[in-house]
Amino acid sequence: MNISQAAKISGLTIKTVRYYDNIGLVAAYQDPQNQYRVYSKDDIAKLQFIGRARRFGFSIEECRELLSLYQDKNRPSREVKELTLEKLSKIDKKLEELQNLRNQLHHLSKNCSGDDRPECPILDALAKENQA
Amino acid sequence: MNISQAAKISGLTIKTVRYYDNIGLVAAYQDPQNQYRVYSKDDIAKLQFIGRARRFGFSIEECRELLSLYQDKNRPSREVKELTLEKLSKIDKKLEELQNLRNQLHHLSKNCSGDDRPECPILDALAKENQA
DNA sequence: ACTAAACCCTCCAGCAACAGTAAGGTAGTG
DNA sequence: CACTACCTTACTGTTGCTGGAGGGTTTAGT
Repeated sequence: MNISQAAKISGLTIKTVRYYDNIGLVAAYQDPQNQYRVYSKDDIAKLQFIGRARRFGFSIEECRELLSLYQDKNRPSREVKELTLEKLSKIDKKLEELQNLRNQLHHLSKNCSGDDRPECPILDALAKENQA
Repeated sequence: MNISQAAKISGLTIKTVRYYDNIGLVAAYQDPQNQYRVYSKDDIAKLQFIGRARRFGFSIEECRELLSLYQDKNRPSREVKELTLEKLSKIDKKLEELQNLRNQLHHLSKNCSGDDRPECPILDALAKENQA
């Protein structure tokens, strides 16, 4: 299978697939005739796997780790769960931050008239401390 | 005031302050004697302003815009509010995404025994479609 | 057989927003 | 005069790609 089909099926872009080959995440076979990348069904499965993991917020290096666990049929599920829980706690932290941010910005925008007048509590808050 | 004091007061790192100078966000005066950057009180205020705006999730370019509005005493508050609302909706979108992600990952991790056995619903979900 | 479109390839540059490091100049103190 | 603690520029690295230039290959159509 050539790269465009591999990309289409896996839901990634050609650039991304090529990139994954370059960094050794999913190494493609090279046709010695024309240097074209050739992808097997197994490769496609890996690409799809990575696509999903990326959508779950795993980094490339985490994907590499997950992939090796995925391919090791005797791995303990503990390792995968640990990685997932770690990721989960990071997401929770990010969620909290964003929620705070949202509330503050929301509060500011509510108090801003948003008309032609120059008075603006948003800028005032940015200009002075302890006023968000 | 030299750069280390400016950094300390504004709560930024020296590197960051120097970077803001380089990209013309907060241009420092250069002492012709020794090429050291010199910061005025006004510059410090700008740095603090930017620090807060960054913490609110505004990008550098948005900060540049906010800064120019901040310095224009006749600007209409409408522009600032628009920028803020735009940022707010982006945050909301990000929040929703993250929330979904969190729920799915949480669900997966709950169903994973996390012990020495190789069975792992997390990897299974990554391996197959429509199973998150 | 020829041509044009539609593939494929390898570099190289660039995005955000800095952090790290090297190699060096400068200021103040003992 | 040495030592420390500053400061400088300049280059590289980070993350995960994306875009483009410049070129080879394959395929479809005439």
